[in-house]
Parts: sequence; structure tokens; C-alpha cells
Amino acid sequence: MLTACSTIGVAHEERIDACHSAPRSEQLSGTGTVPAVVMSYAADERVFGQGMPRRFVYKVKSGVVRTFTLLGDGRRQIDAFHFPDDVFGLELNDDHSLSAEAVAATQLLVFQRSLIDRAAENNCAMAQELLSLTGRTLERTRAQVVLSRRSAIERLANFLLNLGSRVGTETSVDLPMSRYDIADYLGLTIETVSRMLSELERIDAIVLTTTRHIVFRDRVKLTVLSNPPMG
Amino acid sequence: MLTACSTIGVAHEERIDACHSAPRSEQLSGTGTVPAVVMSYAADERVFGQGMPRRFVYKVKSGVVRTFTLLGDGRRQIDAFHFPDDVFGLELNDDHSLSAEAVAATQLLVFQRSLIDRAAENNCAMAQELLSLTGRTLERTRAQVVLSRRSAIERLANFLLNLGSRVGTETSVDLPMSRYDIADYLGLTIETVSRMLSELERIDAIVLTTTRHIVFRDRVKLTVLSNPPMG
DNA sequence: CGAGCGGTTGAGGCCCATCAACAAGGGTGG
DNA sequence: CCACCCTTGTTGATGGGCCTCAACCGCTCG
Repeated sequence: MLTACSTIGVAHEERIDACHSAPRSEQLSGTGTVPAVVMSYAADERVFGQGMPRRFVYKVKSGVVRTFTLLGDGRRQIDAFHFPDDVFGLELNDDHSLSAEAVAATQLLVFQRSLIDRAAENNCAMAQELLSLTGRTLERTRAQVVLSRRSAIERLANFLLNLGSRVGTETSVDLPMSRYDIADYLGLTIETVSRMLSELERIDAIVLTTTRHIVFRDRVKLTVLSNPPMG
Repeated sequence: MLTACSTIGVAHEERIDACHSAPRSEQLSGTGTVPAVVMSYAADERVFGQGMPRRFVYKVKSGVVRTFTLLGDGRRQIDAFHFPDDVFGLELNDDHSLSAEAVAATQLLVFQRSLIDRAAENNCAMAQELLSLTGRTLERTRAQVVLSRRSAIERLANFLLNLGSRVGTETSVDLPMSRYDIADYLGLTIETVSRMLSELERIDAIVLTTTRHIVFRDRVKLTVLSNPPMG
């Protein structure tokens, strides 16, 4: 059992410094362990902010995290949602180029960046792990670019299927995030997200039992919409 | 001097196998050298194709390369343009998820993937190099996602400035690629690209001396358009 | 000279953003 | 427990930006 650490009221990463629980060895991804502590975050609580020194690397233990960039006009581009076992906070630079917030109540494994970097310098397996993680992130981001050229309903169908495969069952999925989050992730407005969900319901592809719970009624329709028309 | 190899008429990577010139040690990026051969490509010639086994890694010696994915409806999403010293063909999987073609007459340094992978397994510096290259690619791709939310003229202004910083002078830039390429890169149509170039000319931000040569007349206007309104 | 390609420009329509109003929860304090 | 408020989500009306279709221009090449 890991020692949890929940210092309420201290912002951002300073909270982690204030946490005196004993680190335990944890896997970042495949092989090899690095000391880590567990931190708890409330919904909408900040994990780190754009421009801050990048001192830690995170792995989701439970809950959901969003990483995003704030644009000059105040708009927000959500880069990714991170679900259990996902690693985030890995970047090339010494400062964060993204911000991260908990979407819902979340527990994170927190690794010292310096320890990970040092491990990667002496241990090729760790370096390969980092490369693999970054490569996977790159793949997802490329998929985002391709998706961003498609229509609103197609983007939404794709999003629901992906979400379902991560945190849903065969027949349904709970949306951990708000319409606002979905809109900022897909590059749409909340109104369009809402309209397209209604449209998906109208064509009997899904049923919205509540605003946050979606039942897949016709996966084929979703898949047809989601897939680049041929491949 | 490197031995150049130009076997005309043999498609894709088979050409490289047919090349019997002696490999020479070349830098992939920072430190460390790996044997490589030089290959020449004519404009629009294929370098590798989506789905093919990923046997080589490439570095641009001269010219320009585009990497892209073909969508099911026949549309083409250009992922990136690669200029001299850029490395491409590095991916996570064993098969290419992208295709690559020369935009203009191009010379490439070709590295055996197996040699690079082996080097990364035994030499952490090489693994770090790959990580660094992938990280940089990720940054660029993220910038693409953010850009894709902005207006046509803003995307184009951004594109011209970036291109200018890569292959242009203080005051002008030659476009190595067609309107079609630009459109597929920015997620626009060729008509919109053309209209926005005309618009940039109308507001005296640029001058099109020929269809492929652009003079920067007012860099500030371009920068204002290019930048996310605040930061 | 005609054909074909790349590029520009115009007219019209569609998709989604915007603005606006309203409904549905979800806390809070009396 | 309920009235209230504030947030979140839905739906409608309108407009604008970009795509689509189409015509035209200039250049290159046969």
C-alpha cells in the first residue's frame, strides 16, 4: 500500500514538496522502477501550469487529467485526456508547454524528473521507455490533426468510441468531463457538441440516459462516422 | 565527398537495396555517427509508402520532402515538410504510418533502421538523440493542432513565416511546394490558399513577384496574424 | 496551335460559431 | 424541506468563413 499525500490548499507542484510521505518504487511504464509518491487532486485542481519548471513526471493512478494550452484570446485547446496508467508531463524542454488539471477526483503517481532523466542516461532500457511513451503521444497527436479536418459529428463519434475503449464497457460509457472539455478537445463549441450528441441520438446511434452517461445503441453507425471513409 | 546513388526507375525503398555505393559514417543528429548512403530523388518521387516495413531512417541533405497520410476519401493530409538537416522516417511501429515524397529534386542520407535501433540499445546517447528528435516532432505536431483551430489567413501567415525562417532570407522566401501542397498541409483548399495569398498582398503584408516567390513587405502584419492573439 | 496543368477569381451554399433564450440539476441557506 | 441561485446543458435563429463548382488566365509542351 502506498502512502497517500493530500495537502489541501497548497497550489500546484509546491504541494508535492510539502508531501513528506515516503516514496515507493513504482513503474513508469514497462520495466524498471523509480521512486514515486501518490498525490490526490480534487476536480478542476491544477497539477502544473504552462511555463512552470518541469520538475515531475506523472502517471494516472485513478481519475482523469486534462492537459491543455491557453491561447491568447482566452480560448483553451485541450491537448489530451489522461486515464489510469497514462503518463503525462514528459516533454523536451525544461519548462512545461502545457497546463494540467484534474477533470475529476484523481490520484497521481509523481516521479522526480531528475531521477527519470538520470536513469535514462545510464540505462538504455529507461531511455527506450521514454522514447516509446513519446512516440505513442506523437501518434495520438497526429491522429488529432487528421481528425481536426473532419466534420463535427465525425469528430464526436470518434471521441465517444475512443473514450468507450478506454473507460467504457461494451455497451456504454460514462463521460468524466463536461461539454466544455469535450468542445475544447475537439475544437468545437459546447453548442455544437450538444447538437451533435442530440443528432447521434436522433439517428439511434446512442442514447443519453443522463447528460454524463451514454449507451451505445448502434456501434456500426458510430464506427462508420468515426473512420476516415476508407482507411 | 559521398558516393551518390541514383538508380532511376526502381520504386520506393527497393532502390536503396539496389544501391551498391559504399556507406559512409554520417551524423543522424547531434553526436555519434552511423553508416549511411546518399540517394537522389526527382520531384514527386516516392521515398516510402504508408504501410510499408520501416527499414530506413532519412535525413535531408538537400531539397524538400513531404510526409503525408492518405485519407479514405482520397484526400491527403500533409503531416510535415522536411528541409535540409531534418530527420524523418522515425516512428514507433515497424511499418510506416505515413508516406513520403520528394517535393523537389532532393538528396537524402539513408540510414539503416536496424543499425540505429541497435546503437540505441547499447548507447544511451543515441537513445537520447532519438528521444530528442521525436520530442521535437511532437512539439511541431502540437503546434499544428493549435494552428488548425485558427482562421485560414492566420494559418497561412504562420506558414509563410515558418517557411521563411527555414529556407528564406530576411526579406523573401521561395515556395518549393505547390498550392496543393500548402492546402493539404494547412487543411484548406487550393482556392482558399490562393485567395488568402491575394488578401495578404492586398493588405501589403507580402508581394508575390512570381507564384513561387514571396517578398515580405510587412513582417509585423504577418506576425500579428500568425501569433495566437496574446500568447 | 491546342491540350493540359497550376493558379486565380467569382458565385452560391453548407457547416459551424455566435448570440440568445430556456430547461435542468445541484448546492446552499433560510 | 423548499426557495433560490448559479452552473451546465439544450435548442433556436442568424451570420460568416470556407468549401464547392465553375470560368478564366498564363505557361509549358507536344
